[in-house]
Formats: sequence, structure tokens, C-alpha cells
Amino acid sequence: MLEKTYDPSAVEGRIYAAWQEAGAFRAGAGARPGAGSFTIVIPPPNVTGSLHIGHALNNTLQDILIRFNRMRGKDVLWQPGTDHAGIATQMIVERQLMERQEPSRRELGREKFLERVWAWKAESGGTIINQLKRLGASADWSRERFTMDEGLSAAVRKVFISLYEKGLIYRAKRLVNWHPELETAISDLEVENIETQGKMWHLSYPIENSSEAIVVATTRPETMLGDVAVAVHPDDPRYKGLIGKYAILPLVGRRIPIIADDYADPDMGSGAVKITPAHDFNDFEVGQRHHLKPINIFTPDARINANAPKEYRGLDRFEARRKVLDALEAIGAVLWAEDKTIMVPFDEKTKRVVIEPFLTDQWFVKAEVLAQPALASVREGRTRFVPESWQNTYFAWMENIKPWCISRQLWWGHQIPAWYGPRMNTDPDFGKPEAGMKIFVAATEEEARKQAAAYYGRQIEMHVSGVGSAAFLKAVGEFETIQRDRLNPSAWNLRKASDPFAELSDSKVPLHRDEDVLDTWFSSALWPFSTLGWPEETPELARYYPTDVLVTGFDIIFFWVARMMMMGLEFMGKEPFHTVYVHALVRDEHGAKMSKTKGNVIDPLNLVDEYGADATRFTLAAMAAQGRDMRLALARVEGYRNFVTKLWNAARFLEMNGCARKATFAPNRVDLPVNRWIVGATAKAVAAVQKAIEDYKFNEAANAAYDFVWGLFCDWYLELAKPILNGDQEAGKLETQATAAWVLDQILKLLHPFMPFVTEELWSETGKSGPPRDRMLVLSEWPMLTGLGDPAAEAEMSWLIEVVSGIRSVRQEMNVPAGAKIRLVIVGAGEETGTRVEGQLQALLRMARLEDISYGSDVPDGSAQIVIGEATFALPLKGVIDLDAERVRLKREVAREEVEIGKIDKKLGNEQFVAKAPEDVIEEQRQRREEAGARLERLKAALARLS
RNA sequence: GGGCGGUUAGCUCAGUGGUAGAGCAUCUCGCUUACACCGAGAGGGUCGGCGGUUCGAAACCGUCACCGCCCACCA
Repeated sequence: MLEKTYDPSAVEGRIYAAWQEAGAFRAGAGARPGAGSFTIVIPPPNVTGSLHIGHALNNTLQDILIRFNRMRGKDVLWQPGTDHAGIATQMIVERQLMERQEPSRRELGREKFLERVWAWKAESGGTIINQLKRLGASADWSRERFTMDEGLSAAVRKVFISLYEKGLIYRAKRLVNWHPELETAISDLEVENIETQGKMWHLSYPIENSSEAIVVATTRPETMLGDVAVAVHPDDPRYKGLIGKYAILPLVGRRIPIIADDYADPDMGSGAVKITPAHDFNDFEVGQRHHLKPINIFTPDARINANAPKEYRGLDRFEARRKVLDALEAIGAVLWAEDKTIMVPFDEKTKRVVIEPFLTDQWFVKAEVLAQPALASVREGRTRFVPESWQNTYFAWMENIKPWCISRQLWWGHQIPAWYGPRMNTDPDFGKPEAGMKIFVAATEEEARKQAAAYYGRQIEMHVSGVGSAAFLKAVGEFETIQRDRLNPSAWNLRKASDPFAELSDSKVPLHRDEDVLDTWFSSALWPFSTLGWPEETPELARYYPTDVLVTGFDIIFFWVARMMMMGLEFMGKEPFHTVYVHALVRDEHGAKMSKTKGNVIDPLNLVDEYGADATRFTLAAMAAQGRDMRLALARVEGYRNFVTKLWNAARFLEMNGCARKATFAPNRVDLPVNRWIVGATAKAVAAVQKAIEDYKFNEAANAAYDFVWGLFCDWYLELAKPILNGDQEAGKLETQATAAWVLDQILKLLHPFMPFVTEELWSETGKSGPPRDRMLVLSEWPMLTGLGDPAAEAEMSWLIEVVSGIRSVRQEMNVPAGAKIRLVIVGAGEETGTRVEGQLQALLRMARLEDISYGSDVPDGSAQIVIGEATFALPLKGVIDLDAERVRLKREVAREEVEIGKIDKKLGNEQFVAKAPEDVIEEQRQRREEAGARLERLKAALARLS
């Protein structure tokens, strides 16, 4: 016997364990021949993260697709795993060290520090996976992968080397977005420009050998220490005469040329722009066009460096701004300042640290090349976005894609497989200032040594360095780039930058591995095939690549989706998935983004604790309408928790009424109209849910299931079944018991993808009576219901529902006591009504609370009257009802009908409508007009009887 | 500056050319042992404004307003 209410917390853990025990989530579990495969790779959450509401939504939708397809017999793989999340994880561990007052990362050194990160990963890495399990995620956990697993690391190295050899990865000195606290490059995408109240200062630079001055405007006056030119527009008449002359940079005294460049906009400010190539992306390009050497004035932690006058060195950038302004004001070089709203680049995560354009050597991927096939795939429909409009976002970004900076000055991540050594003096690039070090890219140190040996000649022994790269580079090469120059350069005895080879011994060449690691997204980009074993040619790779659907939030279309497309096409020759389903962002119920600082975060695990995983999942699915953010209101979760209970109680009702499954039950062979009707309705519901899932309309699927189960099955079918189940017609009773049990089975299947726990539990409980279940619900077959449905039964039941509803409505409105049984007199009934009344007698009596039903030729005095079809249903309530109230009610009905008729007549009276509208629409209107007209007449007659 | 999305009942949202919907909330009534996490009934919307296309518009087009998001180098 089922308990009175369902207690998720008592059931979910046990059910989940049973699924795992049964191997139900294993790749290919329950697969039936010929059904094809279905694969999803999970967007790997950060290994040390914890589940937030976005994950809950993301994984619920994936699990719905996975469970649905598994039930359809497909060879299903949901590939799970976690991401090492370079910056985030390293930061967490660094913060821990600080909080525990332990030695810092640099004090520990690379090796020790990485040990600490691995330890932290071991400690907290399982958290999010366990949380996903609590949600019911049915991924194949036996195949769990981590982006820094050996296999995935091998894939990363292979990809890096391959792209390098094709010239699609290169190393270059470029301006990048630099995080001065973390001291690493970050992605353009990790920078958030925030409107900030700032100032614009207008500075006057004197012209050399002249009393004139040129005025430039800037929001960052401290960067003037690095100015190398002033640019004016070539056609600007105000400055024509100054082009080619020099200005003298105040405070610094540097002669800087006045150059002509289109970049200077005559309409902006004074029309003259200071050029600081080392600290501004535009200025960098201007500098390149005019062969101006950038002057970097910052250290990696954004303090003023030795390229600036002494008095500013060591100041941080904001102190420096103050001091520069003071000094400029003192000499009268600040003409005026104005308040201005400016966009300041902050780091996206903390929104606290101002990001600095910074000149460094970094590795880049030629994304502009890899993007072409990835664009074509979407343009030509081999991969599509759902909803489609996201493809525009994808196009816009891919068409303007910039080189992808893939190196990060971090320790936690995939260390770049590149080794540096000095250039031979026989090297064609030897001595060229921009040539830099000789680079050996290889999968292993061994391989790098081999390459180096070939380059330097066999007689030379390699010496692989252990010192910091900056020190090494500084010692060996001509590098003015700032790379952690606080490290001690004396570790190497190589002093002559102009001739780095000079002091090397004959027997030893220093070879030094690049210390940087790859952007986390570099390894994530390989996820759809690296997790399947690539570069090995595994059976899984053959079976499951390309995957089917990628389910993700729009925020990582650029970071991840685009890059998986590029890498998948480059290395597998095929798109990694045919569909990208982009779901909404979850907001709080007032539309605000959830954030810890706002305190409006809804923790999905709290929802699971309070309402159960099924209710949580169902809510997320029901709100996942395409193309719109969802606002999550607790009332919704509560409502769907109630739905779970409702389902539970329906099952309990069946159990109490002996509704056990029958092995021989054939839904197409039931006799009673009510059973024929529910069987057809079940088939319709299954079809609706299936279609909606296939269209990725999760909300429609959820609602269709909800409406069917609650609104039809519970509210009507079970109520209609009661008199039969309690009656003495044995055949009808048996049929109804079997039908009800059969419908419940279909419902459990229908709901299983959305509410796996309660449905599995009920599947097991209901399996205790009737023939034994041959498998768990999770591996059961999705219903294939065809050839069911009976228009006559449907019409009869619709009629019944209309009659019952009509009587109930009148009873309530006329204040008939709920407990009172009343008589019903049917006037003007035709044959059909008669048959129906006879067939549904018990249902009518019970559901409308009737004493008896009779037929009459006249409406009894003082009756309330309801017009349905050709008949008038009279409730003789003389003395019970207020006749005035009944008149009012009928008048209202009449008015309503007249409005309806007015509308239809207007349409049908419109020649254009009759001429142009499709025939079936016109016919429908005529039909409705006829029915409304007849109803109106009867209503008027009913009214007349009362006056 | 460019782009995208939104504006429908008190709230949260469905609804892509043919009778305006759901859940929650509100009000009324609860006889009926599946369920009060329930049942029955009711009220509540000129579908943001204006213009257009169409026989017909919440839906399609244009425009405006407001809200949100994404992208962008304007000193």
C-alpha cells in the first residue's frame, strides 16, 4: 500500500542507487537494434565548483533528452566530466593559502603549488558531480573525464603541435588584456566594459622650437609618460603645418613626432590624439603603421617602470595619474578637464580590477582561418541553433573573429609544449630584433631535445632549464617585453643580448620550456572528441562522434560553442553536433540576475531538499520557453510539487481500487466510451509530449503532460471511473481497472524524462500487482500508440463534461447547497441525448449530484435551465432558487450569445470574407452561427418561461 | 554607435493569421475516505502606443515609448 504522501527525500537516494546498480546510465544501456545513437557531451562544470541554478536547468534539459532517447531505444551516451578552469581554480587555492597564512604560490614554487591544486581537486572535485546526481542526471559516470586527464592532455598536445606545424598557432608580441593582479593575459571575452564616471583632461604639448602648442585630450593622463607621437588627420587644415614637426612631451622631455593618420578624427576633441602604442589598442595599430617603437611604462602589476622618469617609478597607475596631473598642472599643461562617462575595462569575474592593455609575448591561434569552415557549417545548416536567432550572434562574432590568445601566465593548466633556445648565428633570422628565441614545439621533452639537437648539431648537449622563463629570455634574447622581471636574472651566465650564443659552452645549449599554460577553453574546445578517446581511434569515437545536441547557455556561445565547432571541423572533419540548443538565463522572480551580493540566489539543492528533485526539474522544464529568460518563482516549484503528489495519489487511488495491470490488455479493444475516450486521449498526450521534446519545446512538453495527467486523467477520468469501479457491472469494472492501470503506465513513461524519481518509484510499486515488470522504468520503452481514438466516444465524453459542468455552475450560482441532491428534467432531448444520458446515467447522477433524471415536454415551473445541444436541461428548484437571480443569469447568457452571433454575422456578412477566406474557415463560422443561433433561441425561451 | 530580445489577467508566463490561455494569487462553496500539496464554481485582459498589410492581427510589416541583454577602438 502506498503511503499517503510521497516523500522525495526518502526515495530519491535509493532509486538513484538502483539505477546505477542496474547500469542504466551506461553507454548503450537498453539500446535496441536499429534505433541509432544519441549523444550529448555535458558542458563540463568547473571541477571545484558547486551546482547553481543555471547548471540545474542545463542538466535537467539534457537529462530529459537523454532519458527520452534512451526509452526510445537509442544507443545513448551522456558523456560527463569536469573542467580544470585554470584561473578560477588557481585563484581559489591561492586564496586558501592566504587565508591559512601559508606560503604564497611563488614562495611554494610551481611543483609544490600544483600539488596543492591537485589536492584541492581531489578534495572538492566530486562535489558538483554528486550534486548533479541528486538532480537525477543519468550520465554515464563510468566515463567521467577531466580536462587534465592524461588522455585529454595528450589530445591537447597533439592539437597544439598540429596547429603549430600548420602555421595556425604562432607566438607574437602583441597588446593583450592583462590582469594586473593575477599577472596574466586574459581573453577579450573576460573583459567587461563598465560605464564609469570619469574625466577627460585636455593637455597642451609644446611644439619644438616654437611658441605653439598642440592640444590632446585623454581620460588616462598617466599614459602620457609612454607617448611616442601625436596624430592628426592628414586633411585637417588646423594641423597641416605641424605634420612632420615635433612636440616635446612634458614631464619626460621626449621629442615626439606629429604624424598624419586617418585615425585622428577632426571632429573629436581637439582633433589631435596622443599616441601610446604600448597601452592602447588603437594606438598600437597607429604605432605599427608609422614604425613607432612602443614604450611600455608599466610593470606587470601595473606600476610605473623604469621607462618613466624616476619620480614616478613604483607608483601604481592611479597614484601615478594623480602625480602626473599635479605635475602637468604645475607647469600649466592642463588646459581644462571635463566630466565624462567613460567605459572602463574591468575583469568580468570580480568587476573590481581594471584590465590593462599590455604588451607581451603570447601564443595565438589563427581563429580567423579556423572560423571559415565553422561559419560554413552553420550557414549551410549542418549545425543549427535552436532558437534560430542565436545563429546571428554566432555569425556576428565569427565573422569578426580576432586571433585567439591562448597562453595564460598561470600554473594550473596544460603547460604549453614549447621549448626555447638561443638562435644559431647561421639561422636566417639570427639577429633580427623581432625574431626572438628559437622555438621547438613537441609533445615531450625528449622530442624537443631531438629537434634541438638537429638544429644545433649533434655535438651539443641540451640543458633543460629550470629557471623562470622571464629570466631565461632576458638573459638569452633581446626581449624588452615585460615578463615577471622581478625574478632574478643572474641564474644564467648569459649577458650579451646582442650575441646570445657567444658565451655558451660548446657542450651545453640551454633549452627552456615555456612556463605558460593554455587557456582553459583550448582543452574545452576538444571536449566532444577528446572525451571519446581521440587521438586514439576508439570504438566510442566511431560510435558517438559526431554528437547530437549541445545544450548550453548563450553566455558561452563564443567561449565554447564556436571553438568546439572550429576544432571539431579541423580535427574530426565533422561538426561536433548537429544542433545547439541555447537555453535561457535563470533570473529571480523579479527579473534580476541572481548574484551572491544581491542575496537573491536560489540554490537548486535547497529546492531539491524542500520540494524534491522531480518538482525542481519539472519547474525548470516547464519554464524553459525558447527565446526568453526565465524568472523563477517559488510558487511554481510548489505548484509542481503538488503535481507530484497528485500523481502519487492517483496511483494510490488505482491501487485502492484494484486497478492492476493485465498482461493481455489491448487498448484498442476496450468497449466503454469512457475507456475508449481515455485511451485515445492518452495517445494524443503521448504524441504531443513527444513532438514537443523533439522540437526542444520543453515547456510545451511539460504542460501537455501536466494538463493530461491532472486536468483530464485525474479530474475527469478517475471521477467518471468511480461509479464504475464501485458498481456491480463486473465486465465494465474489470475493463476499467485494466484501462486505468494501463493509462497510469503510459503516464509514468510520459513523465519519466521530467520526473524520474517518483515515476520510477511508482513503476516499481505498481509492479507489485499484476504481471511482473521486466525492466526498470528508466529502461522501459517509450509508448508507441497508434490507431487509438474514437470520435464518437470523444463526442460523448465532451458532452458529458459539458452537462456536468453546466449543472455544477448553475448549482453554485443559484446557491444550491453542495450536499443537496436535485432532480433533472430534460426537455427536447433527441435520440442522441437520450442514448448518452442512458449510457452515462451513473456518472451524471454522481458528478452533478442529481437525485434522478427524467424527461419532460415542458420545463417545470421555477426551474433553472441549461441549454446544451438540442436539449434544455431543467433543474426544478422552485422555492430554492431566486427567480430574479436566474433571470439575470439567463440574460447574461443571452447577451453573451448575442455578442457572439453579432461577431459571426459581421464576418459572414462581409463579402470579402466570404470571397477570400478559406472554405473550411467559412464553414466553421457557419456552423458556429447555427449552433449559437439555436442556443440563443432556447435561452430566450428559457427566459420567457420565467416571466 | 550596431545588434538581439521583451512589453498579454494582480504576479510569473504560454500562445507565429481564424472563438484570448495556464499556474499562482483573489472571491464563493465544499456533500463526495485517492489527494486540503485537494475538489467544485466565479471574477479578472480595448494582448505597450500609433500607423500599415489582410476578408480577418496578440501574432506579419513600419514607427515610437519603456525595460533587459550582447557587441563595439571613438581620444
